[in-house]
Amino acid sequence: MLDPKLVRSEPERVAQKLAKRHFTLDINKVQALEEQRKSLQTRSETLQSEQNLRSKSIGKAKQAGEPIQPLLDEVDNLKQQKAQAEESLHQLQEELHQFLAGLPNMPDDEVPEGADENDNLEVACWGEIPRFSFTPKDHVALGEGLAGLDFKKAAVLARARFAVMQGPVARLHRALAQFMLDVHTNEHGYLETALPFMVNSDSLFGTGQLPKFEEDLFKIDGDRDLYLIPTAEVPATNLVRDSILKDEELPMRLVCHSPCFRSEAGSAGRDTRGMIRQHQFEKVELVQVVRPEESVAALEALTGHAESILQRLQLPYRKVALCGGDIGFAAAYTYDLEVWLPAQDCYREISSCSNTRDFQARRLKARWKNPETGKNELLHTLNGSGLAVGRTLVAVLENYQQEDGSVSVPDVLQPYMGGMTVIPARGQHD
RNA sequence: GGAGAGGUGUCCGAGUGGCUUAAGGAGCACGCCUGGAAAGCGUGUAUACGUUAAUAGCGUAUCGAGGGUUCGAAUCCCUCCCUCUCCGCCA
Repeated sequence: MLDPKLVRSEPERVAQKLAKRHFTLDINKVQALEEQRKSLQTRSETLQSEQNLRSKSIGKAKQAGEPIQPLLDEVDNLKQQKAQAEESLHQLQEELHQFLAGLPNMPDDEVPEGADENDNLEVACWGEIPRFSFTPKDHVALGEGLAGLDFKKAAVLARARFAVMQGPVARLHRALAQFMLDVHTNEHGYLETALPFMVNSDSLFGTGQLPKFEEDLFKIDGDRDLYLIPTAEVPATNLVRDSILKDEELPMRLVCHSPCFRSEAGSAGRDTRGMIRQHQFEKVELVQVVRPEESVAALEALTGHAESILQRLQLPYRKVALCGGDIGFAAAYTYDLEVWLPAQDCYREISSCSNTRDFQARRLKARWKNPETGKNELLHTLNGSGLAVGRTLVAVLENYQQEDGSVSVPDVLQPYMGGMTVIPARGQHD
């Protein structure tokens, strides 16, 4: 959420910032709502104050044995007026809250201008794009050849956009997650954290999925107010909801391996083949909670941590800064990491690393006691994939494939595969 | 799922309708005292919102959450959440 005071006092400036992401702030609406809010709030608080004074004098009059009926009549009159004012006020506050809750974060000044993903700015490129002496297969064909990926069975068990993994491919998938967790905990200073895979609507509001993006989520049936998590960012970031952290608890760095569930409501027809876009996938998520002045540097570090996984796996990738039109709802600045997929002959997103500044923290009421000011101040939160495990599996299969349909195991994963160096194709025997 | 006990400020803890403006204590901060410290004494010590030039005043709200009764609710009523104990079930 944006700072209501800023939206109120400098709507033009906010509108200008939001224009970068092609969001139009209705300035007239802001001002109209604010004007009404102010007068209704003042009126209703004044009436309340009057009533409180009367009620106190009733207590005193009673003890002094004086008549209280005149006071009772006055209060009765005040209460009626107050009830009206309060009802209008509550309605208006609700409207104002909905309006503010629907405003996206302001992009940083450094965010590139642009309308969509085509305008994203490439800031780095790493690794050699592999040249194959044969036509590379895609991961679906490879997975079938390895007897390790079955999308038809998954559709029978559930529906489209699910996968069944078996044998060495399933183990490779597990190895990837283990490897990522080990690197982030042992070398990058993250605390391994296991979290609920279902969360309530307060949590989803805190990170910004609600109220605007409910159709992207799987909701648990019944009146329990639970949703399957779309990313571990939600439970992880909500660990600091409604809390005031001590200076020495910062910065907080968490790494969380979890399944992620997305309804992909708006993506019918996109990436229907294979496991690029699934209803369920696993991800190793990095979350940082930091002092405000640290967040810009923290995003560079966090993105570097994600990049380090790609580098150790020797997977070619590029790093892009998302443009204003492509940046997510809660983000002030985002780097996407895109891995090279030979069969698609292009780079595909495998990680998205964002600094949300105080946007989530304000929704979460996540604060720290700033020792310099002695005040409770909003924190900054960041998150990034380190990495999406399913897509990393796809990238390994496609980039490490050999002409006979087997797939060699990246060096760093071999210890996690019991020393296996090659996953043989179906029917092959060493 | 059943029965019972609870949830008060940074912490402990009092408080069953109005001198509660949440007692008292601990902790913390500052001051006095001291050669220095401790003890002692004194003062202060929540958050959010509004108003405001203001981190000054003033107002409103907050005793797990939300409703209700009442002129007035930490206190009475209802619903829900959470914690603890016992029982049942289960991995």
